[in-house]
Amino acid sequence: MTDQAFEAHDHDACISGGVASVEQICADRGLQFTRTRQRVLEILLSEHKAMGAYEILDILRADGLGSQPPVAYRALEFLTKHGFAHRIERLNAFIACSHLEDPHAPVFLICRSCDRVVEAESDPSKGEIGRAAKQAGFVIERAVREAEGLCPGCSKPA
Amino acid sequence: MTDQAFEAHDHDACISGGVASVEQICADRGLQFTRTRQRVLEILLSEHKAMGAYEILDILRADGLGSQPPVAYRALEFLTKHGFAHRIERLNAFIACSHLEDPHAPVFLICRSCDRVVEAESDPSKGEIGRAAKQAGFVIERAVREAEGLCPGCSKPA
DNA sequence: TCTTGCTACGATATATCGTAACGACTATGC
DNA sequence: GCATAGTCGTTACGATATATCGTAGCAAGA
Ligand SMILES: [Zn+2]
Ligand SMILES: [Zn+2]
Ligand SMILES: [Zn+2]
Ligand SMILES: [Zn+2]
Repeated sequence: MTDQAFEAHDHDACISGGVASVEQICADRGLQFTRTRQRVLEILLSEHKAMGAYEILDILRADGLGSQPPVAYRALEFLTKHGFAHRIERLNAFIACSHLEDPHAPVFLICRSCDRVVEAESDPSKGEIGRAAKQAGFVIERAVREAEGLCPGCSKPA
Repeated sequence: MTDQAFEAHDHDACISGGVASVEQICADRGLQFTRTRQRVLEILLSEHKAMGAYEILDILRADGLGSQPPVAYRALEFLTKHGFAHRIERLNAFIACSHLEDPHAPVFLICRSCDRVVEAESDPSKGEIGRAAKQAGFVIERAVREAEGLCPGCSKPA
């Protein structure tokens, strides 16, 4: 059930599966999965790391898909708006979603050593944020939950 | 036990008490609570809202305490490093700490309507982030927990 | 056909947020 | 006093994000 980005896995399947799933979802919902949007998703899927908008833009530029900031930001807005990618506030950067199945409230684990990011999932209304909100009479619309630290591989001494 | 920023309270006491407490802590620890650092803390305490570095800088400039970005960022670094203020990642902005007593892991409730921010407190190793981390073998060093939504006042229809 | 509404795209400019680097001054401990 | 570390002021720059204006394509309906 938990995401495997910290462990060895068939990453080509992450990429091809991710693109195919989003393509299918867009078709179902009548969303336009344009060339630029698809390319940005591929870029985000290329590693389990968060990427900055300008880093993405550099690749788009090399691909001849646009060279100005709005090109990247529009594609990222589309992807995040529809849940195909997430923004990592701590890093001012973006990552492909790894729980495409259904609406979800992600929790991110960010390794400060190898920069890999894992997306876990859990209901924010439970847990400590939900408790604090309830006590204050606060209505949560969006929750940012990002932990920074060391992944299993990077915390091993050797 | 919970912070009162969403409710009516004696806010002058927040300011004077906050400054006095930090002054005392700095004296105890041999930290230099300089004029600029004190002024930035006062600015952060002036409202229960997060403030951007440049917004703070504008005030410092008007006070004749410096006019260039590093002036504000250095004071903010000092305040956040020693736990007298916190950075709100979601807003790229800063807020005064309201739990000066001891080391703590804050949770922030951010009202998108009135911009007020409340700092609550709870152990991140418990709750859903801790659970996700444990399952992945991830060692948490720092956790960002920020909820965005509506405060009690702003969610009331009238 | 013509118009209207909508979505996406291109391009320029600007706003906002954050640091590197350097030299001068100042508090502190010896 | 002197050495040292900490602080400060400034210049310049880098990184991130949005505003604004204009255009192209497509589909629905008059
Ligand atoms: Zn993978
Ligand atoms: Zn790692
Ligand atoms: Zn107050
Ligand atoms: Zn409010």
